[in-house]
Amino acid sequence: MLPFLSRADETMNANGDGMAQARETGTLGKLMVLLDLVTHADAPLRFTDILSLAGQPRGTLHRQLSHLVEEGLLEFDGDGRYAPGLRLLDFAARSWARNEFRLIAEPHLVDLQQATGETVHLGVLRGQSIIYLDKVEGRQPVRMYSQIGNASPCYCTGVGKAALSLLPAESLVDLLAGVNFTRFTAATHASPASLLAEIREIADQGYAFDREEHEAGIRCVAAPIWSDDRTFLGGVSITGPAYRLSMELLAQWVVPVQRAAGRIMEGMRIRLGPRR
Amino acid sequence: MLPFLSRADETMNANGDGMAQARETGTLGKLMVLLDLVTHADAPLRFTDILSLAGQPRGTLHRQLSHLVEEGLLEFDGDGRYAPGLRLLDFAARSWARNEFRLIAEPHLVDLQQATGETVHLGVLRGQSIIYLDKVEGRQPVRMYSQIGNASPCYCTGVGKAALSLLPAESLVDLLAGVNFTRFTAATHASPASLLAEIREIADQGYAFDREEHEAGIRCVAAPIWSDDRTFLGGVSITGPAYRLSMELLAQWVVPVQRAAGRIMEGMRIRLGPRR
DNA sequence: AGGTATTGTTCCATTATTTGGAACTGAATT
DNA sequence: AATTCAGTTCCAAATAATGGAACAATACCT
Repeated sequence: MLPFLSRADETMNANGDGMAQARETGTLGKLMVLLDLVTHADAPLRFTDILSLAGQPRGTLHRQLSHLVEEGLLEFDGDGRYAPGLRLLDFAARSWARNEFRLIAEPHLVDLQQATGETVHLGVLRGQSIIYLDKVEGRQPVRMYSQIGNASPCYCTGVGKAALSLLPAESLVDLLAGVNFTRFTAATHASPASLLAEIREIADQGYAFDREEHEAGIRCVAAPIWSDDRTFLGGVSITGPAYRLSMELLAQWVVPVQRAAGRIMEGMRIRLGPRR
Repeated sequence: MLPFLSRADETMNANGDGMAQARETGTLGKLMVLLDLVTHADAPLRFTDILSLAGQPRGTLHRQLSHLVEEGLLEFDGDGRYAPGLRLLDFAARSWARNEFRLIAEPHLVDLQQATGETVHLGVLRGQSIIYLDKVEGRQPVRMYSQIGNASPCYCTGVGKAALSLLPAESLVDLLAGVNFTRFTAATHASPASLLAEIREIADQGYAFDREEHEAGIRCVAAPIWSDDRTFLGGVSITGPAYRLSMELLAQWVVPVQRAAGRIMEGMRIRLGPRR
């Protein structure tokens, strides 16, 4: 069913990554670490906060931050606090608007939403996270940024586990080695071992459930999506509240979700040409 | 009415900018130019395309692109084409979700939307562009990224002209010197001169119209917003189709828009403390 | 107030990274 | 098989980043 699982894969990027590992991108890498620090903080940071977090000499840090501010990647308010810069929004808006995968997938997401009445997500695996590329919601107007673009853990989301099921065994182990398993709910996998067992099952079946593993009261079904050149691995999912989505109902949606995933992959092949 | 117009302003960032001007941010600046190039392109670019656009030696460009790809700011597909990276989405999602200004403004935007039934925008001036920070739409679920985060010209949007009316005369002239006036419609200002005249008027009145200057058939009313420390200048607007929004109707909405702007500014002062 | 600790900024010789020309590989085209 | 074009690698020279220390400004305490 998922032939890629067995085949050794040379296009997968080589480094196991580990995330905290020193990057090999020189100046840029150092600056990105800072940008990460500031964007991941709960509130704007003062110079000293960053100083202690980044462990850089004062002079160095000061210049680095100045450069980031000058480029609009950070903003520096009158109180001497650093916040993420608005230029990032412009970059992201363009990145999103033109994303081929998303454009191809969109109609199929809408179909799936209408067939089920529940919220549909599209996500891809990047590093150890799932980045949500799109979301089609049923009822109320959507505050989209709150979800789209957000990076979620791969080990406790439907899309995440579906994506992981596409990885060759070795890459999977490497990737999980770098993950630290935060326990969001009682159902969250707490170790690679139990996760690996489920992933194998998912690989056989071709679909994944999230049984309230990320957020209590929220369930989903997801089906994997991959590109021929394996540039990305990801998935589509249907998500909703547990009181409305019984496991039986979710089981009925396996086929529609898989069909949507299949159509999206077909769309990619047509759009991108056969040779990839 | 808008006292800031007359007062000399030392907090305004000093360089007239001019945009094409060589940046002073060393390595980062050069990389950002590349990132701009790729994200602003209509389609993914091949190495050679970028080579001709960037005017860098091949070896140099190749390494720079590799670094950007390694950091997830660009993606490199199997066909050797460079596209904006998805990591930008994650940065932006965080940047947006935590943005204080937006959080403070949001309820007032919703109020305004409900009072008028039309689409409400919140935008800030960054460089020569208006970046839309939020949008509250009436009817259909919103494809938000298509608007939020987008950078629009300041000289032909309601929010843009409202923001410009807050600038001291000198800064305004400097800023406009770097703008090239694209004529989007018959009503678009074609030169700084005619724009300046309108801006003066807007500064006196405290509100701005967009009379189908950016997009044919689309009108808006906007009111200016500023922070005490002038870290940002921006505005709120009500936008809609010309057939529904007569100039008379827009005139009736001047007061509600101004009131919303006033409440947002008040919210900022309370939240941020009096001393800024 | 006066003194002290804390925070933020600037400077510059040393160190590390980036640069860019040229040489190399591989694929597509004639 | 020969030729062009696209992409990648290499390394001495040029450039930018580093980090310690001195300086400035502000908050904190007594």
